[in-house]
Amino acid sequence: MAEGYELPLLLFAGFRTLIDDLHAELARRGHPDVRPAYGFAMQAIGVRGASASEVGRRLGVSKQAAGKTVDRLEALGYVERVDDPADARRKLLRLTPRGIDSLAQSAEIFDDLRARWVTELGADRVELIESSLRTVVSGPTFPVDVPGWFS
Amino acid sequence: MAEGYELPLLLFAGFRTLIDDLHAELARRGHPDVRPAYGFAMQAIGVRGASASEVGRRLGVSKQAAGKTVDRLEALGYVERVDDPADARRKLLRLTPRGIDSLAQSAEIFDDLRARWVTELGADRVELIESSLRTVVSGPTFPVDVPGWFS
DNA sequence: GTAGAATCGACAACGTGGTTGTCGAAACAG
DNA sequence: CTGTTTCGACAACCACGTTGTCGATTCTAC
Repeated sequence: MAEGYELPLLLFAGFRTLIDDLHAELARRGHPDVRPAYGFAMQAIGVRGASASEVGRRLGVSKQAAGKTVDRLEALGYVERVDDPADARRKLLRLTPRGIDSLAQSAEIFDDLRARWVTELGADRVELIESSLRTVVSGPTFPVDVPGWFS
Repeated sequence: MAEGYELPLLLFAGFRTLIDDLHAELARRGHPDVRPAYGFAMQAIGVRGASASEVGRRLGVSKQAAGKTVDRLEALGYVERVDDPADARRKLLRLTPRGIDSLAQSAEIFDDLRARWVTELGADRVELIESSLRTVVSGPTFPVDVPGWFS
């Protein structure tokens, strides 16, 4: 009988291994200063762009927190703010080519990392982990709101 | 072919579900103000006690950060500081009965949560997840240093 | 035994990632 | 046209981490 406390630790260790490996590889490919939180924020902006308030809603944080993260993203050259012609209150956030590239690289690296797990564990096991977790996590709730979770 | 980016999200969702459920149940059992980080810190102190510097080392954070967390734990009545008779520089950290209770409750709840997964997925699937993750996470590195990871 | 090095905990300053509250400007709804 | 909502900016604050410094104590080596 396994100890119950191991399960969350193993899940976290798996998550963390993937994220750490992602950022190590991302750094190697020219994106050394992308932090985990930035990836989620850029994902929330998306290739079509969004406003800071929208980003906050998608990430499950306040618009102020989203704005601060966007400040850093902007300073790093991953995101640019442009005036929204249709609404003078809004600033439209758009990914720069560099931002789009980091997202594309991330997707590629995640595929590679999953392939590595398939090599180590077998495709059936990896698929079984995925389907099991899909079953057990409550509904269609995807953790887009990863940042800010440790309250 | 599954998308690679889903795997970390699913692992995190599983981890988060367990931790959220733990704290909801912990709150119901008289520990409403235990935060995820506190559980790790109390685990690092252990029933035998430790110094702040030791806690920092075990958690992979600076002694200053450990000291701050201990301040909050002390204010909440989970930990007490006593002078170490053998070393006048040190303050020995010891779990109060309340602290020990929260740890015992946590272990119990984690067992219950794992049992729930066994009901939903079957014992073989849960064990397969555990053994697979043990294989794929690098070596015996257990994520004791969960807090402070999002740098 | 005593001089020098290492360690302990406290304190201060700072960075990052959150929060709430307020505010003026712009948009929307009646 | 007026009131309400929304947008983004700003300020103050909290949680949790970081370095650096410092006095006090202990350990080590001569």
